[in-house]
Amino acid sequence: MGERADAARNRHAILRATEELLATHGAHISLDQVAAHAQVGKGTVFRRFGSRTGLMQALLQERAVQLREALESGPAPLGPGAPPAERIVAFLDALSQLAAGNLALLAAHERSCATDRHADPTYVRWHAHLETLIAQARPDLDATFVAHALLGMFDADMVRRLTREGDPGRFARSLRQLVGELLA
Amino acid sequence: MGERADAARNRHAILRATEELLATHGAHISLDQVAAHAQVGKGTVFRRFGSRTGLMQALLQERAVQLREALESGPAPLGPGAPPAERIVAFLDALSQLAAGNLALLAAHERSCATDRHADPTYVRWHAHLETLIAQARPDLDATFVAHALLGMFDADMVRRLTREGDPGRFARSLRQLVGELLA
DNA sequence: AACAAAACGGACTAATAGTCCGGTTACATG
DNA sequence: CATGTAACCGGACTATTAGTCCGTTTTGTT
Repeated sequence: MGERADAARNRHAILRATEELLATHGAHISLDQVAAHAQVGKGTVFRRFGSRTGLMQALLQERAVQLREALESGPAPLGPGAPPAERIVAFLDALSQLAAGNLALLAAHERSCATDRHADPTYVRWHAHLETLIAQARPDLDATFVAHALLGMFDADMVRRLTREGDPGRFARSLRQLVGELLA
Repeated sequence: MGERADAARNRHAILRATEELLATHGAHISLDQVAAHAQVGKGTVFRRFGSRTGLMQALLQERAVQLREALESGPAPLGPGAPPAERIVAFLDALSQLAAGNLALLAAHERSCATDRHADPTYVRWHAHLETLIAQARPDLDATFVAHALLGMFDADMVRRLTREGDPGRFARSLRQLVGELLA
């Protein structure tokens, strides 16, 4: 037997409440607020998600499900089949879009995962994906390193700064240009 | 008149105490600990540095003074005179060295400046330096963006991960290789 | 219906950044 | 040297918030 009905209901309510609070109040929300807004006791939040970090990771994973499926079995160039260089560009474009649409979540996630964000399952998956493709496209580079460098750009502050005002496409464009230099 | 004698003495004691605690306890130190170890009241810490962030920024600035002077008026290629590409490499090498020798401080600094680390005076100076050189070496790139990307690699966790065990030179080497690709 | 396992809520604890103010000290001045 | 005052000092106090605990309630099975 999986999760009890009330448990599933509350898990959903908590994720929803977190989303709404992030949208209305930005990244600085407390778990008391989340619990109150979800009409749930604080203990329930921790029982379901373990910690603030767990909650944010769960929310990020939820938002990244579609991208994950697209990478694993979707159409090229995001999915398998295209040359590595094209897949890298497609992946980073998709990530740029995801990031731009989830700035508050991204910031909250960073705040929570401050300590070893490299352990976050979503980060790990993204990094592994990039690393593999980079190793294929440019076996002479330090793929692990370069993958970290590229993912490092998806810092919430960075994206916000380079995105806001006047030029929403700058971030994705500059990132693509940078990748172009690396793979040239 | 500048700072009163006792004020100066305490400022120094606090910086010293912070250094020592970072060295012995890692990045997770509280300001109560700092005050106690400096044999000073907590209020004094805040009066002198304004906040935890202020303290960490002051400490980082102190450690970065030599590098700063070298950049502004030292011998080439770190100082003025060499071609931009060489200066970039020299600067990043110096930064790698500084980072490797101050991992705990770097981590504590990141933790404190979580919100808008782009406002930190040391970060701003380093970014401006890089940005200028990149714009000279490769006017076709988005210098602001690339400068952020390069500085983003000096994340404490990242440096630690790529530095520890077996290959202390990997970080600097991989970074140099990456820069080589960008400026080629 | 009865029972056990799972879940619930919210009061409680712990850690810690930052504030406040009554008492103290350095130093400029005469 | 004596003195007035502005700057400084300590550490108790407040506020915030992540995470724990346990008596009570719900769920789902037999």
